[in-house]
Amino acid sequence: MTSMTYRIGDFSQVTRLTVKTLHYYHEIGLLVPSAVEPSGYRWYDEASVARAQAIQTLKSLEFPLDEIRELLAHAQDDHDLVEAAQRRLAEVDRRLAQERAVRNLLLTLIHTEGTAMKQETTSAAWVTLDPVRVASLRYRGRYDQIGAYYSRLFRLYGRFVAGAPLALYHDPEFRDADADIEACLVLRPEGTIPEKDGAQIKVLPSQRVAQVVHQGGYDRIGEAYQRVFDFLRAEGATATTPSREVYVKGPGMILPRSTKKFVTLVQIPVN
Amino acid sequence: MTSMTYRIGDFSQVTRLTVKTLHYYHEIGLLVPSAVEPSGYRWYDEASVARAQAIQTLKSLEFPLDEIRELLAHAQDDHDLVEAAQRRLAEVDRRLAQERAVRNLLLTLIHTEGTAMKQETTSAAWVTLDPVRVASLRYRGRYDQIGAYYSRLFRLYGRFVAGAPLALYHDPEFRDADADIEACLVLRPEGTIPEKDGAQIKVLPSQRVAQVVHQGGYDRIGEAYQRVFDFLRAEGATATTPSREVYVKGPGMILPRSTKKFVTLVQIPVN
DNA sequence: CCTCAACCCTCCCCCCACCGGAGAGTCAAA
DNA sequence: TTTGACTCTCCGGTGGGGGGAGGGTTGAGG
Repeated sequence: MTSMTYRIGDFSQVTRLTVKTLHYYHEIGLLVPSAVEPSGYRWYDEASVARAQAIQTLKSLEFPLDEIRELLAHAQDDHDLVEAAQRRLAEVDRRLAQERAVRNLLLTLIHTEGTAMKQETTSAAWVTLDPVRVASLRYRGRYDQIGAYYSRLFRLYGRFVAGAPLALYHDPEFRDADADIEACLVLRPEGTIPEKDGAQIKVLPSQRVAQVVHQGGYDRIGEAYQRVFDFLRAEGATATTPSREVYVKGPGMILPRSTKKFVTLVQIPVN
Repeated sequence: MTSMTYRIGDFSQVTRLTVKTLHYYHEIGLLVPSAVEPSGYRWYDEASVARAQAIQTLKSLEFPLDEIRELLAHAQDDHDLVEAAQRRLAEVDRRLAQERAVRNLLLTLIHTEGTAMKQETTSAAWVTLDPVRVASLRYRGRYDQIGAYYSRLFRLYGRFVAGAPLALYHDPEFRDADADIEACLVLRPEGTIPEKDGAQIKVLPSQRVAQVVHQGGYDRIGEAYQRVFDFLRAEGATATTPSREVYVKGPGMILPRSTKKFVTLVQIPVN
């Protein structure tokens, strides 16, 4: 029956709790020394070691200290901790879901913005587009409804994004209402990505297009179309469908941005 | 060019930030009102709304406020946030791993202790055991090495536990060294559970056994064996193998417990 | 018995992101 | 002018300790 006692420094080494922490635990009555000398020196014994052990395990399970105190006061047996553990589990599950949501948002941001395209040309020119894999949602309606479709695509596939979002216009002429529009998110080419919630995954084929860069808000995109069709006529080429608009810089997820800084590519395919 | 301004209460409603929070953000220079009257009344404008929006998004990504301030001061574009987002992602991933570890520990505790057995008999008696599914590790050596095997089993299968751990002794007579011992964890019967890391999953068959309950430390388990063998002789039955020891109450994961409260079942099977 | 290093004590302020309340001032409508 | 709704500043508190100042205690060596 050896009854080992420790002064606070040694006890701190044994339990791997700092002296400051032990002072604090004493103050809040969580771990009271077995004896306190008139000088104020604290002494701890073997039972304190066992209690400290239990406290640390419970702390690693993220119980707050006052709950740990209650638990240790009323529980004789690990069995008595089950109810509390279940409450804690519910809490941890909530936090886990939260962290996962944060993680998804971060991944979406990183993948969306991590792949900036540099685009300096401002006059119309011939460009050969590489094939790209996209997730798309096609609808009939007006252009200004496209935001909702992008939101859906971002929620579903934001984490796989590998380029600026684009839209395909399948009508051979301009329509205000009842247009045939396809919202696309460019995805990274490798890995399998499942189709979900009505969205389609497909590869847009390589194509030769006439392209013009538009800077500024969407309300003046008409000028860009004028320039590119002028160019086509000068080159003697005939437009086909679908035409593309690539939203190189748009509203963004976080920082406010003036529409003056928006950059859009208008791409019209030929033969 | 309408320039809408809000007093703090309205701005609070628009941004869903409390007035207290807005005071605080003003104090730390994170979100400064567009104007402050001599009376001290704060006025916010549309730019403040956009900034508040960005702050909230960044806050939902768990950036600390002073980092948000730096970010907003130096970033023109979402693209400039990517590096910070990657740092944050690493942090979130660490926390996620941590939370998952906590969750596993909680599940193990719940499943281990959630299935307490009530066992009151103390004299030897006949008992028919139901079949049980177990995860087991069989080894040759000494009894006091069994703890390490249970640790491994708990790490692998703690979350599926549905009863007290038990040991099987395959030797027909007592051996000190080089004994043939099998450490078993009782698992819940439903669901498939994979074999991992050398452990075996199997079902112990139903069996008729002579059983005695032992209370106290393992150093006096010999008395229990004496009682049960006396009982067998009195009944005229012959022991076979393997015999079982069920550790109904042992050291536990968290709370310290005196060995006086340990409860072990000794079960000797007959043909 | 003295000295010295190591150890220990209490007391106070600090961290983060606010919340609550007291007591006083301000603004617009009735 | 009164009322009532807003708003202000200031102070103190949260949880789980950390950092450091300023001073007391202990035990071993000389």
